Amino acid sequence: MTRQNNQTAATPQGARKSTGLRQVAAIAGVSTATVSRVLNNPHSVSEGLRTRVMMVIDQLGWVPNAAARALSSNRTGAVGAIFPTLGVGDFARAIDAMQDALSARNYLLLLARSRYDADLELVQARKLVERGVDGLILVGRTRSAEYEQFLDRLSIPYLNAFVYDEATPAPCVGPDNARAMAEMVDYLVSLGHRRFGMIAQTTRNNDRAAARRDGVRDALARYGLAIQPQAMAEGEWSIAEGRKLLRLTLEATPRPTAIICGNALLAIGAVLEAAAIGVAVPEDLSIVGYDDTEMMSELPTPVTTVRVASEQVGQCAADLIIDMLEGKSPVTGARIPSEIVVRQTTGPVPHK
Amino acid sequence: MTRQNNQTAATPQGARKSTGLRQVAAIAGVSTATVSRVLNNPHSVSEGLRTRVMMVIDQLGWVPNAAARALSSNRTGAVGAIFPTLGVGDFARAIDAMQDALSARNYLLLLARSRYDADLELVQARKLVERGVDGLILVGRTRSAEYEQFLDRLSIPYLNAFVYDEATPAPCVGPDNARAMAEMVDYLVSLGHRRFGMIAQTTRNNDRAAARRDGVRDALARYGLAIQPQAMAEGEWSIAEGRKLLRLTLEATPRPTAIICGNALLAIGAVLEAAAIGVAVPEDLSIVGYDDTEMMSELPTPVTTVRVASEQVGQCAADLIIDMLEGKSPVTGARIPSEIVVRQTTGPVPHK
DNA sequence: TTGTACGCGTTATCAC
DNA sequence: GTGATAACGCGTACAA
Repeated sequence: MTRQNNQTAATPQGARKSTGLRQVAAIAGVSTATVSRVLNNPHSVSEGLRTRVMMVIDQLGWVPNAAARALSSNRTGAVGAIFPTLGVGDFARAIDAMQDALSARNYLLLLARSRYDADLELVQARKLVERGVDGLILVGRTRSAEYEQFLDRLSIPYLNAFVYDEATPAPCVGPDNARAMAEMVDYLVSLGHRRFGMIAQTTRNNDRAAARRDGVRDALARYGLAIQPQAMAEGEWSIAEGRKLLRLTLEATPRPTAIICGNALLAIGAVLEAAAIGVAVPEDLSIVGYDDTEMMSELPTPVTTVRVASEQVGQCAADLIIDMLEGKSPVTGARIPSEIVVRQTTGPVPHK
Repeated sequence: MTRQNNQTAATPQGARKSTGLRQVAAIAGVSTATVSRVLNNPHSVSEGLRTRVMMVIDQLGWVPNAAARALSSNRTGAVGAIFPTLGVGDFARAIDAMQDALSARNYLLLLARSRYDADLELVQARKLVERGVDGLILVGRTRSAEYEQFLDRLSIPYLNAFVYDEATPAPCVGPDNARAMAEMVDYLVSLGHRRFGMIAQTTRNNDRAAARRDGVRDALARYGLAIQPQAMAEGEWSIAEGRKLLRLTLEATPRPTAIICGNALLAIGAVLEAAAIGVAVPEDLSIVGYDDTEMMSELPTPVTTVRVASEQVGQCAADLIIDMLEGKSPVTGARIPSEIVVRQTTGPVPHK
């Protein structure tokens, strides 16, 4: 950058330089310390000076320099978050809520995306830390040893969102994925279903998906039931995938009478495909999803699904991380409630 | 923060402090300047020193402090972007692409959201600038005088995404919304349609929506056609809204034979509602949308729509802003192509 | 090619 | 309550 080596160089105005708190102080006739206090701890400054300084500040349109502030205070006022993907229903809603909550408490959100790739996630975490985020919001709770170690050595707090478990080193904020699915199983069993199929989201690098799958398995086991291998499919999150996997699971013999889907897009695909191939829902087949996006209630046959208050996940995560940052009382995680929304894709098991 | 006023204080190791480039330099037996150069301009350092320094760096696991770097170099390596909303199809895809492109060139994306609120957008812009972003990616090109003035005084570059116009102060990267809609009108007219309805996205604080609406109007005018007031509806971006507004436009007499929707969700709602109320598509009514999300092709009746390469918008915007930052050749905007994807919601005008 | 030394714009400590 | 002033950790003219 351009340097100003001659301190006594005569600037047109005779003054010294343009930018900064220093100039505000000069014009207001106070010290730089006072200007700083007016911004960061207004009550420690007498009202007279405070208003005087404030006037100069917005007369000059001065904006404090975040980098200098960060360097000096060793805090950036930024929180990092790493999501597998940004554009998917529940995450998108959570991100919105997170941003609002952070913004309300004067923090900035730095958003990164891992694409469900464990290595990339570590890279992103490093980048965020390098940028000086004060805290980190992560999704899920299982990670590689290297990643775990990185987090351990970190001097900043972090939390796990979208999962809930009390026994993790860092607090969790999210629904109990397994329990939500177990409740869904209870409901379906109460309708008389005994033969189940599942279209799960790929469980690789995704402990929420794994928890949902295991939740289904364990709940079924409690009834002495199990999903036969051919009726168990895994796929990505797309409608097309849901269609394909529905056909697959329906090939199992005997055919399942209920299909449980691991996310909204898979469920939408399954429901659309059932209609397309002439399988009557819910008369011949019940289908349920996970996550309640607008589409779930607007499809020709509205879909029974698990509703998680994602906005609440986002907001709680934001508030919690700030509490940790600001050293609030013993911070503990939060289990975000989920509920089953019964619509028209579920019904009693077919007779024959 | 904790200060270290006694420079000669004997640390256990006899050395001075923990953090930093300084320590790397000491251990590697070089000057701080050399360490800095190894990072920022490797070729100006002899290979021997370079490797030696590199070894020390990753042996210590040292990570340069972004704030200090920013303060000293007056650049942060961060680009800000303000989107109306993050979770909607085309924006979500563009954001993903933007992040990848920026990341590839070692920049970070700071994302903000304006909720289609002009005041909030200015607030967010200020925040981003305060954070020291090197450049700004904005959506659309029309803004308040105050906002305009703010941008003028800014010493960092910015661009307008998702619109295209050659005559703006800052470059544009996006589709020609009006032209895309005009092409759609041409297509529908060629099918024989003469009575049109439109379900537009609210045009308040949204010049893309306005351009699409005007594009339709102007194109129709060239055929001597116009949309009657009762067949012209405006709404938010939701499926429910699309359903409601379809019913509204169909009440116009004589009833339109083709409905043009301003975005994907509105189109999905319109198509679903038509099916729900027993209006045959495309036999009795043609419906088209804008933006090609997965749902558009997966609905029971796949929807004819305008496809814009949003990923390309994101990527070009990212590359362009970096070019501006790094002072590349006379930077100019880019018109991103759009195309009409004909599916099954459009057909010849009904006879009667 | 390499080293020295200063300054980037704040915050925070200390004395008043 | 207010003012001096020393860091914060790095980049970079300039000298060597």
